[in-house]
Amino acid sequence: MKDKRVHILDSAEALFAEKGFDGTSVRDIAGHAGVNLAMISYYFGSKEKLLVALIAHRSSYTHGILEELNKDEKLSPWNKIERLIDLYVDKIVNNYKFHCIMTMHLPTIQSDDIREMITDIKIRNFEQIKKIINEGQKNKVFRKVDMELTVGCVMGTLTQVTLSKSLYCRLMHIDKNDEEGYREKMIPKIKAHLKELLKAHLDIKNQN
Amino acid sequence: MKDKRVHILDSAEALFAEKGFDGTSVRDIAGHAGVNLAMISYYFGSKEKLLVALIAHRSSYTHGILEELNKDEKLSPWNKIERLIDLYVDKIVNNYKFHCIMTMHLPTIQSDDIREMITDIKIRNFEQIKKIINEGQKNKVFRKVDMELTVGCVMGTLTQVTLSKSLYCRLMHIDKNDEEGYREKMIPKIKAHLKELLKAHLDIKNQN
DNA sequence: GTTTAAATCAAACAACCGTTTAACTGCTTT
DNA sequence: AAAGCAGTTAAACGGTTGTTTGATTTAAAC
Repeated sequence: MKDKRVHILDSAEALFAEKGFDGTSVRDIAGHAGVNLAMISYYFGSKEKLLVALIAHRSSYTHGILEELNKDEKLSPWNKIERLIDLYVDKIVNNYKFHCIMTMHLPTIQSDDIREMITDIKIRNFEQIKKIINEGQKNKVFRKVDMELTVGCVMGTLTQVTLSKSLYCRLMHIDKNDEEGYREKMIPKIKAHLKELLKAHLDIKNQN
Repeated sequence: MKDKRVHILDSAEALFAEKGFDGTSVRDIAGHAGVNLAMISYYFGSKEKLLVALIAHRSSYTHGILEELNKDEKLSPWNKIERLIDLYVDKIVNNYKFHCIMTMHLPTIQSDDIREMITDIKIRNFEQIKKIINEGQKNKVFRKVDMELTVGCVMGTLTQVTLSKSLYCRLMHIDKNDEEGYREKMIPKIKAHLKELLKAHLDIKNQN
């Protein structure tokens, strides 16, 4: 069975997101995935390499989406911002467990390799968004803003909702255990909010 | 010596922020604080109770600041927003290690007591900010916005910068090991950005 | 100077950690 | 039928974990 690897990765993702990397034992993962303890070393080599495999596995999905968006010459900067938010919110809310791991572990993780890997992924995404805003500024439709913090604000809002899922479910009266309902209600809310926010923030007409 | 307790708390804070709760051993903390291993159990009872003591210790500082701000009747909603951002950014950037622990551990921590404690603190802060925005809306100077996500955006931006300190230092060309320089450059940047952002986002004249 | 209690310490505790071992399965290839 | 091999297993490995013990020091109270 080839999908036993995937099964282990899914279990690891759920447990890392819930209890953290150090808070999750290999025995936890094996038990959750219903495989023998030794299989994890057998398939992945070590717990740390399992995390690397998980990051590679999940990152490969979205790789290239942003690049495509940026190459589309027909879209105006405003359209690109809208598309960008749609893509990003979908991606992160649908994979919030993975996003949780990624943001929790950049400061925590000891391995230089993994930290660099995560940083590289974040910077790559960052550069793509920067391009869109730069284009809008060149076309005189976006005003001058603090680039790093504008991106940080979008990312941060998503991270905030993701990392404190149960808190935001409580605040917004969503059942946190109803995955389907969470996505249905949360995704359009966040999309609408971020679009409004950036529309007001970036519009050259709102120059202070 | 009474301040040996404080010394342990400081060491625990630094190590928890850097390596996470589960990634830090009691021996690490004892070594860093220069005290005997057994002193931690002696003073705090257990590692988990040490974390609770740390949260209580640091939370007591800022408790009440928001309440005072809200009671000040002379300030307009816009002034309150500005004051709020000043207070918040100072508080969080100056205590970024603690903020790091607080955000990292809400999803991770297993103990129901601690999770409830953190959630309560967050919700209390949340309610205070909500009050300010509500007042501005009643006075017809703020437009209607998604309350939860507007607050989440402010918190999230700060969390983003805090949790990915080294990434944002790299992006903004700040030496991440120079604490003084980090604060001097980062604090005004974040304050200015958040004020601009909220000004555009909340202003009733920018109704879409 | 004796008493009493708090503070400190090295050592030991059992439990758990990530990883490895070596035996054993089922299945394909010769 | 024998050989080979990936998949699977229970058991064991050495090391680390959080916590406790019991002896020893310190310092204040009488």
